Amino acid sequence: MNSKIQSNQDLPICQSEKCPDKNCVSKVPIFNHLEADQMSEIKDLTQSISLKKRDILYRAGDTSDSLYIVNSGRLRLYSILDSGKERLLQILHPGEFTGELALFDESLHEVYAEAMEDTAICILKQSKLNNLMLKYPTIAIKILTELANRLKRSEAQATLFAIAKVETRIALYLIDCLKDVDHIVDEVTIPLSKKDLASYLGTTPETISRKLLFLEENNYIVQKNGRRIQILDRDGLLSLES
Amino acid sequence: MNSKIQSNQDLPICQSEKCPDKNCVSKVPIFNHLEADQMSEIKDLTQSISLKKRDILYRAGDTSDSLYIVNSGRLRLYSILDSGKERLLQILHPGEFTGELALFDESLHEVYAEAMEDTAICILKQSKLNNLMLKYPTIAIKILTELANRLKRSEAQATLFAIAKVETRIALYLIDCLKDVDHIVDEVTIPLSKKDLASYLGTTPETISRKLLFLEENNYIVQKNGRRIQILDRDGLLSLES
DNA sequence: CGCGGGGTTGAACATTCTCAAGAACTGTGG
DNA sequence: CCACAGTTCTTGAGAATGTTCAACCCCGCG
Repeated sequence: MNSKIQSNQDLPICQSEKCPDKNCVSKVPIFNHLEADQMSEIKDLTQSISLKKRDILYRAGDTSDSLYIVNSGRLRLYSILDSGKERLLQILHPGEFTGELALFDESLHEVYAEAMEDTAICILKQSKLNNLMLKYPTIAIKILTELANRLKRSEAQATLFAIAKVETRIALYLIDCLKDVDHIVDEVTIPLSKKDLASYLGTTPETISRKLLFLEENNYIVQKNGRRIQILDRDGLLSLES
Repeated sequence: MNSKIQSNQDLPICQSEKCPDKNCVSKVPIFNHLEADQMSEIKDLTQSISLKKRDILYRAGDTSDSLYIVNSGRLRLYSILDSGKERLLQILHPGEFTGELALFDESLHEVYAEAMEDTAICILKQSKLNNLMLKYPTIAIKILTELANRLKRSEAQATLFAIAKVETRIALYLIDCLKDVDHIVDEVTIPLSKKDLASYLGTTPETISRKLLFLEENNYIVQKNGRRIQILDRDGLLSLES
């Protein structure tokens, strides 16, 4: 289960002076409001790393001095408790970033970041980012916005875990997935394995199975093959008691 | 229980043009690195509000355009689920601030802020803060640091709720309290009622009682009167299974 | 003195986890 | 294209954990 902790080889770094994909930076919401010349200034500050599937970008306890931007592929963020239990925190897609915590805080990662597939990462060193923020304060404000969003999500999630039962967590998760999709569509495709979903929602795969069955039997949803789920009664899902 | 939702009177605002306590702003970590003249510039931008015990500063769903800094008193932040269950998120003490989420995000509060006793608040309008951050980017970076810290805490807490049992949550909470105190001391005073503590830890007062008893019977702690708890076996608490 | 809130304790109940077994699926190499 | 190995997923049954509700205690306060 926690074989990931064991693997202890150093980062398989494949570093070049500049980010090979010149468009990487411009895809990132933090920067995409900038002028073209500012953008290319930033591009010149980035480096890159290539990760193979299962490679670990950083571990809890690692020191950090960089912001990591996903260029292509997917990055899985998770934490591990002393007990050995693991919890999935987030999956980063192209354009999303991580490392912000260690950047502004005590420079120690508290989570693990692992490539789910072959993944390209753009790196921006803390010192360079700091200079950027001092020079272009709008960047800092953009990052603030993003952090504020994540904080909101995280607090809502903590509250959900603290109070709501698994049924409700799943229901709200499904509705959250719906939001991403077009509002007219009533079908979502869960982007995670049940195992990962369980880890994300703080429960077990067995319980996920059972609760989805429960939701189906009560005509809230229909399970289709390929992780697709049709939402029959959105309002019903929202108002599950407790 | 949720009488707070019912009370619907408007904010009992007692507003003056400037913050009456000139030292209010300087106590806040976000600003305390600034020069004296910058500080007084900020002081001139703030307004103030006085809250009586049980007054509500803002509710979930309220629009927001201000940063609120606690000057004196205590402010209780909590959220309420559709089911009516309430969860204590944080208690703000003098010098701490809230409103940052609504500031940078979609300007809608998602939590409730209620005065636990007579409380004085300094207010900084979003537009003014924005100008400040553009003028003095270090302020934005300070706020970033603070948000990054809160995000870390929140994620750790969400993980705890997702995976750990109540025993463990209480144990870690106690140890967290210890950190605030001098390291040589082994006694903490819980700053919350058991009811609030239960709400904070996502459980019930009954369970808190029972678990504290369990911890005492197993010689991890000793309960004294007045919410004081002596920690006998810090390492033991840290390594409670599951 | 009586009232009310917080805190404790007990017992029944609900929810979820664990463990185990089997089914369904995936990818790999022949 | 098939067989096999390794997963993931489902289902069942028992056990663990925590909640609920009700009774009671204690204490401060009008």
